[in-house]
Amino acid sequence: MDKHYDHKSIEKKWQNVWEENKIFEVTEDESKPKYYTLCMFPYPSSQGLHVGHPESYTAVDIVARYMRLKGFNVLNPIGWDAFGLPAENYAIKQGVPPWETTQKSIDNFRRQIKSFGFSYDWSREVNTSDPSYYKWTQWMFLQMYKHGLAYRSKAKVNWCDSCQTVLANEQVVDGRCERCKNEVRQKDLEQWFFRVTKYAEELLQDLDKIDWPEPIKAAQRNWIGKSEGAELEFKVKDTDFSIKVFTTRPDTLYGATYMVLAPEHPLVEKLRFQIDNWGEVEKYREETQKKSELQRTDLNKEKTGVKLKGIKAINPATGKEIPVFIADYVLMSYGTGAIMAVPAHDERDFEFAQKFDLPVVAVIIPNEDQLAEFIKRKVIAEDSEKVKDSILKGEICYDGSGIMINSAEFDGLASEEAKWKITEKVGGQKKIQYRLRDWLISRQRFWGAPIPIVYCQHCVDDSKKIVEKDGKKYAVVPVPEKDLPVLLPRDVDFKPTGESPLVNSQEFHQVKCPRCGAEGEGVMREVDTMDTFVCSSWYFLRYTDPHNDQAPFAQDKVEYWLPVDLYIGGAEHAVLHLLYSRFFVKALRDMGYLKFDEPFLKLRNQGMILGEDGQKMSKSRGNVINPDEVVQEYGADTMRLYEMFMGPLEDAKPWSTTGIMGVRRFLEKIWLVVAEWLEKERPSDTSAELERLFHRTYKKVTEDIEAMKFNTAISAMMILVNQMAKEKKFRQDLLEKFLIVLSPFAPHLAEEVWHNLGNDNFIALVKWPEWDEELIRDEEIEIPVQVNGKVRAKIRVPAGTAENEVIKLALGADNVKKHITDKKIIKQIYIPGKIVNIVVGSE
RNA sequence: GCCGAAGUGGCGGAAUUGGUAGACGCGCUAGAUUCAGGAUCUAGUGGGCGCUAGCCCGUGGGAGUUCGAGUCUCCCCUUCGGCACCA
Repeated sequence: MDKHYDHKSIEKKWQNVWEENKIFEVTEDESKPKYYTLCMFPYPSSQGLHVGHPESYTAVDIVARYMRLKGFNVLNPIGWDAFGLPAENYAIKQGVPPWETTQKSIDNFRRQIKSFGFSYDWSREVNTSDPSYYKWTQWMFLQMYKHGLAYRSKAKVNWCDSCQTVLANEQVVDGRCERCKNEVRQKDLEQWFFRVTKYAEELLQDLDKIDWPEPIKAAQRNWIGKSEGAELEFKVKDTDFSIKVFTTRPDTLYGATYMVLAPEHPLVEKLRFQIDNWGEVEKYREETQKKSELQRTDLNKEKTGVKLKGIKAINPATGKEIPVFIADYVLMSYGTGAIMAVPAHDERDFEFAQKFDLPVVAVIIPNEDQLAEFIKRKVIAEDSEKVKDSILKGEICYDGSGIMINSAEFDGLASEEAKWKITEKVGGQKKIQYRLRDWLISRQRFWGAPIPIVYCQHCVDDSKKIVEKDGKKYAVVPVPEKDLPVLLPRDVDFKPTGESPLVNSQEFHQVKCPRCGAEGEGVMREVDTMDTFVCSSWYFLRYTDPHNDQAPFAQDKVEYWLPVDLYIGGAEHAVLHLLYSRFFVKALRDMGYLKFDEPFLKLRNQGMILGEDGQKMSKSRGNVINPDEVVQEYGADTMRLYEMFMGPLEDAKPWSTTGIMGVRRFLEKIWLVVAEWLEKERPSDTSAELERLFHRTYKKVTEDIEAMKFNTAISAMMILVNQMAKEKKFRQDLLEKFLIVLSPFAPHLAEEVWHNLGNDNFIALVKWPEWDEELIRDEEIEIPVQVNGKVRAKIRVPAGTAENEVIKLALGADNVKKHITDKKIIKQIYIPGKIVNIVVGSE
């Protein structure tokens, strides 16, 4: 064996051998336990792989290789999330169609990913932009449609002027487009939605069943936004109308001194002729319409609104007439689009009441503890009696719970208790409200899966689902499953115009109505494509049966492999892909296609790898590390090892070029130690100390892989190799077992050395080593001795020495004697094998 | 404002059923080797005082529980992430 570690020849060689021998290809095997490892499949961008990609892939690969060696039947697939805007925009810029640029990007990504030696089953590669895949994405849409989970509806939707398409709520961050950061406008459009809200409660509850990072679970809980309260009805005086409100504080009903409707509330229109100041009202509504969501929800903005003159509502508890306003701090999209305003106990209402000089009636007064907590929380300087007095007078707003006052028969009750009693009295309903909205899946863009729907004017009379387009009525006719896929046409100008580019395709519009057979005038296809998150919501199912052209997957295959046992990817998908996939699984389960509730049992996020300057890597900063260059210069094994050694998988951590050298040196050291070892006669013995270290390392690496603490596993191997380099004498069986535990981390080097030792099987397919607990135990242990909690000496004793003996030795240690002379020993503590502590007091 | 995560040497980070704080790696210092640079090897490396046995301080800050706290409890500060005029 050459003493020079030449990663280039070794890595290429084994990648080819593994591939030729198909050693990572798997089939369902009932005799073995299965394990499904998965990384979030990459979006093949024109920029090529980022160093963050191999971080999660390496972590997944280590676990996949480990589980395989442990005797599991491991499914470890890879594919391409290939539809979507970046590819389309890039294609437009280059003047080349997206199917060509995407293919190029995929080829480049595949080459790069293969250079790392991941143990993927490449025969299962999927590509979401391939008709053999999106045929089944369309099939998924049809099932959703059939089961009432896909529907078309006119709604206020998020529109991005720069991307020229609508966006899902999940793709709007702080009022801006998640992708291009452009401010999002609200537009009234008729669009396709998936009914995610049907699963709101289950999506929330089942978070308790899965092993996911707490921040992701918290983000999903926030996103679903459950709140419990009551729905109450207020009559509008002298009309047949009433105003429904949702409130979490029905206990404050007696303090509701006015009401507010969202400016776009439909009731405003209906009351038009009773409203005395219609002109003013209309003006305010128009102004609101013009505002963006961002402007409207600006918390620092002063409250505005207009009173509906001539309109009075009746507080159902007090029977009193109260005024009604419209104001843009009430949103049509949450609850009922109307609120009862309780200025004494709600900050927003209080602020509004101050401005419009409305009465503030306190109906809840805090007890002493609640008052103290309130003063602390709000950092009020006044003394508590004064604060209480101010609350009573309605001079300040108290938003906590307390004792009921000014509330007729409920006076004296705890407010928590009064909530439901008051609700009951006025005939209200307990109600649970979610913040989650349905998923808008239509996109006015080209590079996506066409929505398999045809609109037909001729079928209008006997169809229940009717839509209007340009003043004409059309029946909604789903494309029959046998006619899938609806192919993405190629005769298009794919530049975005605000309308789907598919509108202009001749080939796309040559369609017969699947229902009545009519064609030509009055029959047209849906021209929007689906959000790419639809494609990625079920790809983990397709991996189990990627070439099936009769179904998206065979049920027995999905039943064998699913759910995914370990899933690793970025945290940016907290409420996007990860929520949508959970919805898909639940929906498909209810349709009878799946028998499990959650797609991903265990999820881990990889932290971001930052540039050497500690900043996010970006071209403009010039701190981008190119994975190709790293693999070239240091090798795939070094890169894999380094990314795992940098720190905990989930932490953000900066790249370090000198840091990677340290890991490279470690691999060179292994190489050199073995090469020198091979030159001599193979030793038949090992020092007891070194043998113990070998076994300890097997154990430590095993436990650390199980806990996904790869950085400490590597550090344990470094300690062993340092000792091996020192002693140079060790038995072959110990060395071989070390190579096996190293192999998930540095598979090429391990495989090469394994063969150099004379083995002709694959180290990737052998058996994971056991360790000997007896051997691991120390014969002699070092015990620190503390005096009053400070370490003063260390003693060495044989393992298992009796307590009195240990204490005797401890008291006899020189430096201990110094600290206990002339002192009274109060207590002697011995934690077996750990520590001695002598507690002394002055005479 | 609500929810969540995290604060440890010059740097990345180890160590939590409470038990030697700083493993491993980087960097740095000194020495060896070398024409030189790089690479490699050996020793040292939390701060301070003696600089040799030893002592004091030290895990964001402050209290507390304990023989003993990075780890547990309470309060506060900072950073990052999610939600947010959500009724």
